[in-house]
Amino acid sequence: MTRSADAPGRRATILDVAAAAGVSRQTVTRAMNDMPGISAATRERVQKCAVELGYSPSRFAKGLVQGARTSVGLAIPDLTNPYFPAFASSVVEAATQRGWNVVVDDYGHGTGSGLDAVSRLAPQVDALIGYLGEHAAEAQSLMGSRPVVGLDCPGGSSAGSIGFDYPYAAGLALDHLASTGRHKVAFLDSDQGGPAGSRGAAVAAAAAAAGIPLARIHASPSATAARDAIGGLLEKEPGLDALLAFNDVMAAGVLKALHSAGRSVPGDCAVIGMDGIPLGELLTPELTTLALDLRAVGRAAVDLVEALLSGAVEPGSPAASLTLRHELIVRQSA
Amino acid sequence: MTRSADAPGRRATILDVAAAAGVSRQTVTRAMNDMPGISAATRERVQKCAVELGYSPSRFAKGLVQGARTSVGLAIPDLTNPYFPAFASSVVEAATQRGWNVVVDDYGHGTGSGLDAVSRLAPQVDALIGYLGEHAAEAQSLMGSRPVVGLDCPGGSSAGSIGFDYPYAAGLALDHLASTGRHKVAFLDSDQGGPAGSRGAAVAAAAAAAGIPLARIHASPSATAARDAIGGLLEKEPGLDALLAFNDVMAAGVLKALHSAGRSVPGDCAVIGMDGIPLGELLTPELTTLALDLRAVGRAAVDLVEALLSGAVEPGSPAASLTLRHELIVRQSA
DNA sequence: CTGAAAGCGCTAACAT
DNA sequence: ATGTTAGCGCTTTCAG
Repeated sequence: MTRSADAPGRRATILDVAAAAGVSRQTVTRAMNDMPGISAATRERVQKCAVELGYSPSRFAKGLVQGARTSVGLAIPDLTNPYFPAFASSVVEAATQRGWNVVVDDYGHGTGSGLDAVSRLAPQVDALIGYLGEHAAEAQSLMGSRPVVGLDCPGGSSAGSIGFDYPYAAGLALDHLASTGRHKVAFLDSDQGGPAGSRGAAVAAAAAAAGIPLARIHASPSATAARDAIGGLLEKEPGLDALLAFNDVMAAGVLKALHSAGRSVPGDCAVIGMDGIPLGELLTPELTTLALDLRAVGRAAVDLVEALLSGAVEPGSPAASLTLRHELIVRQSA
Repeated sequence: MTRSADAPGRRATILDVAAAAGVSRQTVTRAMNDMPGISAATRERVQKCAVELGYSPSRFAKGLVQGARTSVGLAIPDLTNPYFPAFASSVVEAATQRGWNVVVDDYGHGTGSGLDAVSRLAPQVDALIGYLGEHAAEAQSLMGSRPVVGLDCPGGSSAGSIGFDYPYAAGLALDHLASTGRHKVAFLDSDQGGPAGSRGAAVAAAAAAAGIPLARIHASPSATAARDAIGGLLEKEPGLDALLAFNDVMAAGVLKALHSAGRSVPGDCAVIGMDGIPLGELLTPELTTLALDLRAVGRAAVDLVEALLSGAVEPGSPAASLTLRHELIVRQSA
């Protein structure tokens, strides 16, 4: 029986090529992988047949027999907020250095939650890194015993987790504000994402500790939403002289709102962002921000995955739970 | 400690679980995949064994026997330039809608060229989308008969390609500049990437057609490099009243340079960027730019891959070569 | 230099 | 409800 190329939809296999070239399949393997022990003539003939049949080796069969590079999934809420690509970039870099590859899923598009991303990713990867929000535990169960490293997730319900020391960051910001004589500050929180309110709670606590009154408002985590939200706030809180934003993108919106309201920054009102993405330097005035060392975050996540994969770190153990700190980068806006 | 010490390094297979649970491997399959035809008791016992052994099914074996979602590689020079994540995001979105997944490789980190990315990606994917520069042909040969869609690559040397109509874009910009009375414009080109000079050549031609003298300078494609480059230019070319940048990120640097040189925008000097990334709206003044519909670009690339994969479009045929156009979005800077 | 066997780990089809 | 038999497409022995 001849398996011909006319079989609709069927992909050519190594046997098809072998038959077409009149050789055995091992010879095809040798030709395709530039292995020794084959005459130049045969090699060329086989390669030609392969091209004609549109043959390309199945990565599954190959992976099955050879073992393959480990691949890690990266679940991200929104590639459109510059923070996440910056983070993704550092994960990809660290993973590439190890010869791993990274499968990215951006679950922000549809109505999907991080869980959808995880279920798409799960069959494809050996480990998972992601901003999973409340769903870290479910994500871990979807992945079985393969390690999940959750970022900024409430409980340490995944094999590994990386958190941020918000009380510390908030302290940094409020101290700076207090020492520059600000009297009334507002925190513009995101109405979604993140461990519900941990940033806001930390800021509130720090404000209380510094004896500074704090107004809190919410908006979607985008520059335009932030801008719109601030518009209203400025009327209600005339005495406001400092604004802290949930992230740098929202801070950019705040800057715009202040500008169009005719308030000078930092003269009338100081603005501090959070994340430390490159965007901040391009704004006018340049954004003072609570910066994360993004490369360090990505590296930490990948290191943790590696340790978990190798068994060097026990899933759920204290060593699998890292806490990173922000640093206050003072530029022009505060 | 539940980690299997008995088989150092070897991953648990379905047979290990079967043996541990005292069942056949088929029963393990049923338990793991929540298939019918198994008693709740056995299922639970098997699942427990699986967890204890740290078993997780090999995605290769599974893929081999079941066929698997197609996966496309995405080769990108620099996730750090906001243009690329924006593009990546739209590719990921379009791919996810089809049930495909996307493996991202950012080859900008090390010294690597796009070719390194392709060779890492090649064994992992069924198709490739990427900014491949001059290397589209080599990339295609690395991928064999699996389709490669190159963006902004010189020759149509890959199965599919998506190009941009730079003469049209340049015309848009120069017309706008001419009609707003600009007399002397400069083009800040990137000293790398892109089909060598095609943007620059198009701008030069359009300037000539509009009868406007054009100065051309080069810098690395980053905001800071752009800023530094402009510093010198302003002294040499005092009469300059308009600046076109290779991309929006560089335009952001231009804005900063002009600001610190004390030149008002657009009063003293108009600035036009290129790409149309969201960043432009956050700058002060808001950036006028030659914008691409990023979602359309990603969608087009994925559509083309699909057509190529299904055979609906012949590799290298005219239908496999798309040309997209920019649109001039006039904001404040010009 | 080339070919014939023997699996890799899993699931679909049939048994039982 | 469970077990048995065949492969999926490829590379690794090992023979010729």
